Amino acid sequence: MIRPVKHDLAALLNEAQHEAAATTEGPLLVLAGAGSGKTRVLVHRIAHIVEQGLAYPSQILAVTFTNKAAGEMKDRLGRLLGEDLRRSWIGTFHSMCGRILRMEGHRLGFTSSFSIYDTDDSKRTVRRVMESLKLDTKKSSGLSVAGVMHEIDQAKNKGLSPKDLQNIEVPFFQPNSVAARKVYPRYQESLRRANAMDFGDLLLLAVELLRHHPEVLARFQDKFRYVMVDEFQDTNGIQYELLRLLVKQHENLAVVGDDDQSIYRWRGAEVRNILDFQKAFPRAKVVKLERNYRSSGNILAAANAVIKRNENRHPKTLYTDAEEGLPIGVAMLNHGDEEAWLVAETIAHRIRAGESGENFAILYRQNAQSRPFEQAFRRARVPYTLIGATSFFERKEVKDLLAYLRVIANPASQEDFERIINVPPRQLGDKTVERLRELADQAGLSGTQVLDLDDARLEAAGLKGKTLEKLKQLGKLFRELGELAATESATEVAQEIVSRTKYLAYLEKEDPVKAEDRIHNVEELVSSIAEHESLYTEALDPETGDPLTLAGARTPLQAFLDEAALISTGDQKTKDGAVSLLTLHAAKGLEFPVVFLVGMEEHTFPTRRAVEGMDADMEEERRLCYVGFTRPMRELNLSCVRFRRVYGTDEVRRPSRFLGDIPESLVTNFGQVGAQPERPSSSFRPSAGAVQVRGGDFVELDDPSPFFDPFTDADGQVEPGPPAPSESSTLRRGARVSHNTFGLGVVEQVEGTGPRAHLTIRFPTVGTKRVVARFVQLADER
DNA sequence: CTACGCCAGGAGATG
DNA sequence: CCTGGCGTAG
Repeated sequence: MIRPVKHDLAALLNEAQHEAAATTEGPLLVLAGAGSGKTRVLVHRIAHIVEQGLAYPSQILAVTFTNKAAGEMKDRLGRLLGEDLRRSWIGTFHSMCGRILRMEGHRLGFTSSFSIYDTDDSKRTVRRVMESLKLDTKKSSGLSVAGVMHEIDQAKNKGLSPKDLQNIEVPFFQPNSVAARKVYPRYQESLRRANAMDFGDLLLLAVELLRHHPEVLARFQDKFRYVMVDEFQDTNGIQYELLRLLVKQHENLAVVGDDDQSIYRWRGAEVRNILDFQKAFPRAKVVKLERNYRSSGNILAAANAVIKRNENRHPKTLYTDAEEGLPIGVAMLNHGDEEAWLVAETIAHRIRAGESGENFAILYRQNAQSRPFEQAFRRARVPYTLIGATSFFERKEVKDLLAYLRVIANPASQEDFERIINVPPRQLGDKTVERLRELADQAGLSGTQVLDLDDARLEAAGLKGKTLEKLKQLGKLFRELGELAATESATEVAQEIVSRTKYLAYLEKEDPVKAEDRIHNVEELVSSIAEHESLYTEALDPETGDPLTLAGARTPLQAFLDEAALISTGDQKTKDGAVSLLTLHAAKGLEFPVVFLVGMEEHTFPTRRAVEGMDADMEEERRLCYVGFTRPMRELNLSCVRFRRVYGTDEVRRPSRFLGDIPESLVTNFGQVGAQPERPSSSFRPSAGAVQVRGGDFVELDDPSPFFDPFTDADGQVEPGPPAPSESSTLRRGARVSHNTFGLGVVEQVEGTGPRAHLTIRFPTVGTKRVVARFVQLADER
């Protein structure tokens, strides 16, 4: 095999990085501060191992936090080594476990086409179990489906089986914990019968497999000569257990992480895994990477100032040789809408001045905080992408179609069957579903499989007449689609589903306003299946015909479904030229030239639950703040408001304690709304300091800005755009109107009156939209 | 069986 | 403010 000349580790890495990359044997703990080049170390370490002839790429297991990170690592390594790494074991915990279970899950009674249930599917299964146990899922019993699901999930994160949970003391005053003990075993039975696993099972069952099948364990132990883990601070109990099993013999385990960036305790991550690593592996070598290559000096100083107030941490201080750079920008506004407006206008201005939108990121504590920013960006005509939130694969129309595909791939899946039995509507209601479910329970089958039973058994279960006929039709549909899937491509199957069910017509009928978007999404799904399929076929091993891709899937459809199930917010691409909007959690591992960290208020960030000492932990909030502060390269801007709308009503807010931790000398005002003086010409960093940080507290503005009026510009001028229509009565069906974003259109429907009325308008360019009247004006009036 | 409207509860982050 | 579950009318 031809390989490029070996690369010179020492020349490419700093001293500490080099040490980490060159230490190949035995346990290794790399404490890597934010921006200290840990990905670089991992890539070069693997390349080094391969080049030294210590192992083939296929003998190295590298676990990353997201699929995207895995993909990047494969790309960089592939270039370095000149090899195709699609078959390598670089991936997330979940994809790795999925792959092992696709290969060996038959030993646990699953077929290789088991389904992966998402949170929705899992919750529905829990709901049904709770109903069958006569547990009250509503009312104020303190019991909830989500709560019980969470308890089960946490048990799985700790590696506890249903039996283990029985033997554990559970607080009697926690109804969800008590219920979980009863629900967990039944829930597992349901999943097993559906040939399905939830996210937690992927890990739990992989461990069970390795524990109970020594020959399988030995094979993987032997195969993976070197194991490394990124973001180790966020691993949970079961993940750690899996690693320990795999490396038991050679102990070639290298973990990279930063205890200061541990932000997933709430989903079972154990910081102790990294804090006690040296206890578990006494001969572990420890390397600290403390030199930061990402951020300017001032930003780093602020980040250090915030994190050093935490007690439970490995003491360390990041340093940089970079310049001090810009001071930290701080702004205090009256209202959340005003904050959004200021940020949007600032960015709009800077884009006009030549900066690229993708240099900017808006970071917030909760997804719900994105709304005002979305509106403000639309108004300011700034392109943006929402990262996280409802992803493509969580949309109703996409999930419907996926459910059809999953039923075909795995007819045992009850949840997928119940999702689509009446979508599009085929006069099969709750009663029918219930009867089918009973029958399925008796026969130990799923709903789909029950459809193939002879008529007598169906009729005995009370399914007769027209209903029976419909069911037979549905059974026939599934059968035929299944046959099609055996010979034709996944793309054709998907297209056949859409046409046989008249799905597009159903979307049109169900919600004409949303139909256009939804149809577009369906088309996008089909074409993404097609794209995936061609990649998959391309990636077949030319000699054996074995799949080179994800999860050891045997068919392109399976490979696609796996990828769809295991996609994460971190995998979403940032759009060219668009500002990114994302939560602090989603921002982990990313960097941006300019960051706006918004909502810096007590009860927003830190979250109310931490301030009031409920189930959240202030040290973790602080680490989250540290993660946010260490994202920007050049510029960090913080903002807070006096009033924030929560559930539709305005609440008073005070500045976040984290603002007070920043040394005053590092801070400047980055903008205000009340006396917005000049639409700034070059740089939007007016120094007219109305906001100051003093001794950890805030000085109020001398001249508080007027309460934000969305139609008044900074200097009091009325926006040229959209004054509310003077007479709502003139806004009626057929009226020609103009909308800020969508242009000219014709009103098709009016709901309500006044500026807050909702109008359904058909625009020639973008189709039919439902908008609020105040963003619209009569076209003839101008 | 379906469509629709009311009301309660929610929003903490995720694979 | 939004969403989703539930009850009722047709």
